[in-house]
Amino acid sequence: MTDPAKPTLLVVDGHSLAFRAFYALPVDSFVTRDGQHTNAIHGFLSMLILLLQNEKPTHLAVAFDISRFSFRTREYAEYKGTRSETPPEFVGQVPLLEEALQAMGVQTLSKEDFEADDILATLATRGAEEGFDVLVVSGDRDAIQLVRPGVTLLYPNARGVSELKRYDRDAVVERYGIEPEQYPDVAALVGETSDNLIGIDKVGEKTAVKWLKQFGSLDEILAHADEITGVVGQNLRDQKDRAVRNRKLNRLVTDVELPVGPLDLERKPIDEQAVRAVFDRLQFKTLLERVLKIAAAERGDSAPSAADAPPADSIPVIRTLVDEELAQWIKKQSASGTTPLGLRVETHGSSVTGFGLASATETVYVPWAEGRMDYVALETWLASDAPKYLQGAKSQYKALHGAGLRLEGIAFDTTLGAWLLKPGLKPESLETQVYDYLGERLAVADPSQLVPENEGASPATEAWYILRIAEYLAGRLDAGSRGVLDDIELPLVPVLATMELTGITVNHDVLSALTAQLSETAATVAAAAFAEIGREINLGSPKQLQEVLFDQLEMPKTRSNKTGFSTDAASLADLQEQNPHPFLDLLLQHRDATKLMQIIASIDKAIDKTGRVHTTYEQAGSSTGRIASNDPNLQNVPVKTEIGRRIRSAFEPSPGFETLLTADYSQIEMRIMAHLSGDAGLIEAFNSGEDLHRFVGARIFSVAPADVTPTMRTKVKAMSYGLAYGLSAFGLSKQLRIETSEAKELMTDYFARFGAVRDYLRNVVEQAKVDGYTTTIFGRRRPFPDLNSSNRVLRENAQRQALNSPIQGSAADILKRAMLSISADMAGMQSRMLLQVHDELVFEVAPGELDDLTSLVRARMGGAADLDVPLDVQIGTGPNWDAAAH
DNA sequence: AGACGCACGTA
DNA sequence: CGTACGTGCGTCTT
Repeated sequence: MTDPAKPTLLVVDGHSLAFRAFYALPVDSFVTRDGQHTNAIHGFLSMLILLLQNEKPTHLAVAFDISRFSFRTREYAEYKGTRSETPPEFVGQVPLLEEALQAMGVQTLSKEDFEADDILATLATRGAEEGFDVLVVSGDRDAIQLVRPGVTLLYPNARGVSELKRYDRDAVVERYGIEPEQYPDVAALVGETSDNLIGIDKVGEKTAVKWLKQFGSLDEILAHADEITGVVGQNLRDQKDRAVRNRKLNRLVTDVELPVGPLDLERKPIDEQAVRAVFDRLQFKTLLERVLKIAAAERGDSAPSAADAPPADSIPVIRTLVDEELAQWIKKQSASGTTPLGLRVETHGSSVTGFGLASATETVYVPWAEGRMDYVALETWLASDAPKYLQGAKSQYKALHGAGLRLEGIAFDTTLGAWLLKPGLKPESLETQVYDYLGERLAVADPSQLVPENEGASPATEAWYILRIAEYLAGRLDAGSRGVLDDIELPLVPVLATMELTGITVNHDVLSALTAQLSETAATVAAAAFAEIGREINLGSPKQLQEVLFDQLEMPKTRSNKTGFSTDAASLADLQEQNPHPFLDLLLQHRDATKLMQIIASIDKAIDKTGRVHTTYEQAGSSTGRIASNDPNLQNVPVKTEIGRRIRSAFEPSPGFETLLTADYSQIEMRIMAHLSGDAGLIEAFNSGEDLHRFVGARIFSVAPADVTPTMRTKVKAMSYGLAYGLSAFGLSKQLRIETSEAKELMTDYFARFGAVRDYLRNVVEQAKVDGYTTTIFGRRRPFPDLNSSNRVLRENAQRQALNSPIQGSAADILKRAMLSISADMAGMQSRMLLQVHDELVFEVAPGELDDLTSLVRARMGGAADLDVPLDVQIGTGPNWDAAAH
């Protein structure tokens, strides 16, 4: 660390760090209500605040580039020429960032014709001369050359700006094997893609370092170029101009004329008024708190305001409790009423080794060993309704289950809470949540080390943080989202956990037989395909397929994608029409067979010793509220083709169970659309008992329901389903392979009869534009920052997502509600709920329970929502999943 | 090894 | 130029 006796000068490359932050943080998640992107500002400030806290610089400056042009581009026009246009979402953030820095009392610097790194180089050099401990923060590798006694480089790692690696001289030597001042020589030889500086061909870091060690410097290497043998030696001699040019360009200027020197950069006090104003405009709540905390500390008034949570350094001292002491502690907590405790289960492998418990003021660690029975108090508390706050409650529930412990009283889950606040984010680790929501660091053990040199945080500390994150999140959830959390998501945790633990029986022999048959088909078809084109290629390689189709067979070009032209099934079907060739059909057959084999393999390898497959449900994985399934994904088991359905026939009731039962909602999304739009025609369609598409078709084509032809029905069906996805006339015409004009006409006719549907869909988007989010029937929100984007693609994507979200999300809510009431009703039964597939549930039925289960499932699914149209539930039973379909 | 794009399975 | 997912492969890049 830095010498406390010396002043510390911190100089930061504003542009490169802000740019890194821009790409490290999701651009969609940081947008103000009026559409201003703030992710780069947020990431940069967050990093800077950490630096202020950790490094306590006495002097500070942030340097910016004025433009992408400098003396270097004048010397070499292609310098940084490979850089693509700066994204517009980034450009607007820089002035705001400078404003925020100003409010924080941070000096910003820039200089015409020079890059920010040159300013850094100048200040670092002078600072070191004047007796400062200098810290240089830059995302540009060229800054390595600045490292020397008194100058340390902080360089962001690949993960963005959240972690800075410290390079002093020893660290540079360790990482690169050379002295810091030799680094530019290495870079000159190797080249720097990001600056569009091409190096010597075939010379990488290894070779460059080897030469430098041998000859000492680039000049000496070039002087002795004749002594270097082989292709690289020749390349060096041929291309030495490149190295010379690169070296000239990557030398940082250390004597830029600046209006200030290091001594002028003394930290100024934070202007709290101004900081509040700027951060308010940027809608940075957490960052504001963190800055104000620093401001308070620097003023020397350490008393936290009453509303503040305890600061990071006041994590209560961890006590390890067992036996009587533990029982007393739990008793004391329970006596204080319904105050929730943070809970963290510690596991090693699959076994439970301890517990962390925390209240706002106390942290407790409880060691646990398998089979110990002296923890009655803890066991009782876990299984009681006493409120517990967890992170990732489902996996904790399962871990406890494995140790023979029951968990009840899940009153908050920070994973679910964070997801309901921002459903677009993937679940975060606890460490990330601590950092993102509290701005603090949680120690994490290095998983790559068998004996970690840095210890992870204690489960007790983790439990305390969980409590604080939960409070943070709870304070930000609106009433609707809180209702979804309390009434749907939290109660669903044990239901899903139990389904995962139960698993579904899969018949390995059925799968093996299928694989054998498919692999034979694949081989035969491949051989025939090779015969057609006169050579053997990898049929799974889109690249090789493109060569065959468009070069060798000279077929017309299909729609293009990033790697050339598409070879997907739709494109191949088009080709078959325009340019029939036996190869095309054989290729499709091969794709079919191999795809099915893959799916079978993923299921088969997941079968456990008891013959069951246990998927894992991702409860916080989708933006709309749906549940996802993985490892293996049991929500995409084939059903549409005959051979695909044979995979479903491998899913059977477990021994001791009578049959499988499937129950699904028919046309639930259309029904929700009818309800939400209040369209009289559509509501009548569902109440009439007539086939939906026939009813709608009759209205649109002005014929009797009996006279709706299959073609008409197909068109109407595609139109109806497309509605909820924001389908365009163009898309509809492509799907139905009809003229755009006909598709347009179909849409016009449709809306002439069902106008309220169109009005509703329009209104959803309009309202979302105003509110910034959409809401499901039950109050689940999804934010849409891009609805007002100036980027058309972004905006139109957001519009379609916005009109779909209440529909898909409400359907998800309804099935989840049904699962909860079904699960509650099944408490006394032996039958088990096994799978959820978005609008379908699969059960295995214990002997004698079929009638009861059927009627209860029908009643609970049918009654899961009170809509203006009935919820139709289809139920089927059979000896396997395929046979149980209807 | 890890990231990315393509292609394709489901609702 | 149709929403929401997960997986496996090929390919290019650490």
